[in-house]
Amino acid sequence: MRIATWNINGIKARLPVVLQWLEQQKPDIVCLQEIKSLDENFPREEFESLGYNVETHGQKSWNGVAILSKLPFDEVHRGLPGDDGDEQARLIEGVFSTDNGPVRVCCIYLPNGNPVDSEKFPYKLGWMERLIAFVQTRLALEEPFVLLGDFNLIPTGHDCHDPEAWWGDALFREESLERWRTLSALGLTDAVRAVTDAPAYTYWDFQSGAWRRDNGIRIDHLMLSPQAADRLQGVTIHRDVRGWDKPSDHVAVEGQFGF
DNA sequence: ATGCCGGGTACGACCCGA
Repeated sequence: MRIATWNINGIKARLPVVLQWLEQQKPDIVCLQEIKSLDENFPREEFESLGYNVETHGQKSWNGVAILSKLPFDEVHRGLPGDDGDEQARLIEGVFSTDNGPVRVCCIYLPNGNPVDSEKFPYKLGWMERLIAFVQTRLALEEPFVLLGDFNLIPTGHDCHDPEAWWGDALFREESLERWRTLSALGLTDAVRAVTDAPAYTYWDFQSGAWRRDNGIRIDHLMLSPQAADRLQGVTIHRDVRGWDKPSDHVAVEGQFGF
């Protein structure tokens, strides 16, 4: 089974590119972030016609997440628990049945957190703490669990072209990294780093020729429970799509699994 | 550091992203 994550930066603007990629790659499950669409405005029929079941957790103008799956959804959960006042749509989870048992897939759009002297940074840190508590409940199920999406987090200096330029940013500073390490230490495996030590950028800014200069960062991640990590067969970063017409600033990251 | 690009809303700028 092939499971991918992709921050598409707006479904309305990105629909042709997403459809072209799906027709070319035919992944089994795709987690989308930044759909920037209300549920009722999401073009679900376009994906259903390609054989995908569609579940969204949308929001007007910003954020919004979705899961496309060739397998039917056994369960769907929307929103990150722990703050009833949080109205930002940043998490959707599906459970699927395979020949090898259930697989739980959780799609997240972790807050950016910049600027760090605004309320956005404590919101990011609080969101990460709620995510840690949520993941603990999922790991207790002891089943294949894939937590994937745009984490807005650069794990190490090796995960960006210019670490000096990024240090201190909400994506690459101690408070964020401390929570990332806590999350990892719960027992999650970083799928990309399980298969390669090479730079593996997933985002290039639209500005300043970042793509042309390969001035990228690795912030889109697949984090695996032990039961999912045991089944990991490979990872593909779909870099070439960044060079297509009207691309997102992120590219898809895909894991191949033996379930 | 800021806002060079690009998408959102909505139709004129301004908010947001990473």
